[in-house]
Amino acid sequence: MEPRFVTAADVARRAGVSRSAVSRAFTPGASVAPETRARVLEAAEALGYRVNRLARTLHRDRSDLVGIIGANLGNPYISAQFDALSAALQAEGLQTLLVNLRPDPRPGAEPPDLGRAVERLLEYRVRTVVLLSGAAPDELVRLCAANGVRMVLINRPAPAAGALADVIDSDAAGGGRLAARRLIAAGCRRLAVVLSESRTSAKLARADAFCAEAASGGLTVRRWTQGPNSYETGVAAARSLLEGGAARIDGIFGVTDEIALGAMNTARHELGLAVPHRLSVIGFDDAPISAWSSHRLTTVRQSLPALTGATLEAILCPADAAVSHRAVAVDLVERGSVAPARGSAPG
Amino acid sequence: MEPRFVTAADVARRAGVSRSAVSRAFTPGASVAPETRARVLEAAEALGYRVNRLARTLHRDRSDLVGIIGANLGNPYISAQFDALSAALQAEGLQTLLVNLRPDPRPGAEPPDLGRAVERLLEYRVRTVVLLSGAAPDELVRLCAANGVRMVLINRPAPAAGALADVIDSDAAGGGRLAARRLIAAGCRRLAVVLSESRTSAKLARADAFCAEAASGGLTVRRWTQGPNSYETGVAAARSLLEGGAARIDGIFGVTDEIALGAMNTARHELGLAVPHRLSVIGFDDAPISAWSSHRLTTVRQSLPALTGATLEAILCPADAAVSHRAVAVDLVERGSVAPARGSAPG
DNA sequence: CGCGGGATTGCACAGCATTGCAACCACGCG
DNA sequence: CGCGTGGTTGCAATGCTGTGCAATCCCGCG
Repeated sequence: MEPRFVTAADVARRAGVSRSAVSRAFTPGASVAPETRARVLEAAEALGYRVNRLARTLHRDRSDLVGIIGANLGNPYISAQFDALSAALQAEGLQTLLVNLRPDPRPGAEPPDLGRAVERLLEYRVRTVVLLSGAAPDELVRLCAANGVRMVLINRPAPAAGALADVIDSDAAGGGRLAARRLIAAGCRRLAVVLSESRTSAKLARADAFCAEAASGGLTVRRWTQGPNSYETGVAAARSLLEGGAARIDGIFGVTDEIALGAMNTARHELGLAVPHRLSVIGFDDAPISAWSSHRLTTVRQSLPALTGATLEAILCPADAAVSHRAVAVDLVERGSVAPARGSAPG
Repeated sequence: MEPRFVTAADVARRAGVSRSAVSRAFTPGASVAPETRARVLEAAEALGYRVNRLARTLHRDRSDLVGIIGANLGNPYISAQFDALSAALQAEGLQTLLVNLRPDPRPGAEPPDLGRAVERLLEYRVRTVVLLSGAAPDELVRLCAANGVRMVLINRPAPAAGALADVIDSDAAGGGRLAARRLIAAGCRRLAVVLSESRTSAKLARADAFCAEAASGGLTVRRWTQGPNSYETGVAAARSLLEGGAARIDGIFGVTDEIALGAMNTARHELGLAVPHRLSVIGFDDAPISAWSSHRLTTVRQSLPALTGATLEAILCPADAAVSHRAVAVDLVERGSVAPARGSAPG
């Protein structure tokens, strides 16, 4: 009546062998007579048996599960990153267990709790925790380490307990500098940087480096910090920075393509400012949609294949290997949202 | 030396009770003295114990795992849908196990195999399989049913073994008709519909209904079918349909916002055609980016909350409940990519 | 024909938690 | 004071698979 999963014992009974034989038939390299294995596989096929990975994990010291903690899965870059990463994991025979840290939009709802998310993943005995969003407090890093679970931080600030987590970073400071230099070369004199209130991430470093580089060029930067990490933040920033035109901002750096696109679109379509002639905009990420002909956003690229490759390396390395810090280079991809450089070519 | 997960036995030893007591302390409603429970919880806290869900699942007839099979996770609508769904599952105490069916871009790589994906999820004893991409062949539906796993099909054609899977459908035919009527009302006479080669999905139904409605209005539709389900397909379609202008196509229906955006952007920015004056474009989905001021795409909306809600209902319903077919209504959201309706208001 | 050795196989236990059952405790009532 | 009762708790079995160890089988060689 009620269908149940077929177990190894069922197969053993049907094939007329012991349960161990069934187990061995499914374990590559185990000692089984070819004829026995064939009989077992045939019985398994007939019954529709497949190994219960959950039970198997009880034995092995590491599971096949990789926990990924993310928010902003709708963000165009993050979703591409998540897509690439989960596909790569799968090709390696690992499985993606997702924890979504997306805030509950209902009023009065509790904010998502990273600690609980990690706990949850530990309950499933994941072999690795990958953090795509949020900052990793020391205690959580330690918690994972204490359970023998590697933690991989992507574009997250390295925790004080640094020796306990793998870190993968694209060059935030370099990217911020690249953006500043490019805007200055375009002749922009009144710069602004737009970021969200999430104070915990690499995005701060991007903004800081941008400001520092501008300062070394004799310019001060208007810093606009507000709201969540989203398109709407860029929209709001553009309205507030550009409306009325009093400040005459002529160059904006969005610490994320999504933010930069919000700002650029609002300037262009809502406020009627010509981009790049009146206003130059530059982003960070190089999300797929930034290349669309509706945007043509000049941006600092973090190469997705490079980022994914580095992440995969960190995940696959043996459990006892020392943690590592992998840096991913960034470069500027020129499209149409920044005015042409004047005068001498940048060094 | 090597950190291991703490087990219930460790906690029992420390708290001076039996392993059963530990288990009961973590089971709501079990019979334990408050004082014993407190002692157990304290020991667990000190040791960093947490229940091993994998082992727990051996007992229960259903696990907490929901398998989601998807491709195109970079698609702006799918990613939003996946984001919403995984967040909703989590709020219900369920966990998302992802299988990514994204095709391996390397030449000579095997195409992703849905059958293997389902097998994989069964190995993890998921309680439900949700299909966001691909079509469900009868045998797979039957396979899941035989293992007592519910299958939920989202915008997938109902399999012949229909009584064995939950189906959630937004009204593809209605949406296709809406699109056709709107373009006709705008005065478009030379219509085209753009879709990908994936022949298996609700997208065919959208296109078919569009063509049928146009035919009943006395118009024939140029049908452009090629490539995968992506932005680039829309780009290629626009080039091929519009370049030279011989065909003078003046209305395009993209079966997906992503496709419609590719077509619209290419027409507007690459071919220099005014949208909506020279060409009207209409999409299907209402992805978040379609509302951006850089696009303002008129589109057939499948309400994401409605779709997510229906999916969640299907997933949460008791295991022995009959399968159901849930329809999600669609409506037209007017933005700026279709010329104003002429003459009489549509009935 | 007897024996050594390699290949195969089954037994039993490990791994982790849940749960039916029975033993146990204390307490209250007759 | 004895017994019934309700609440606790431990034992042992269950759920499913992996694996060390020993038993077994068969073959070949002396």
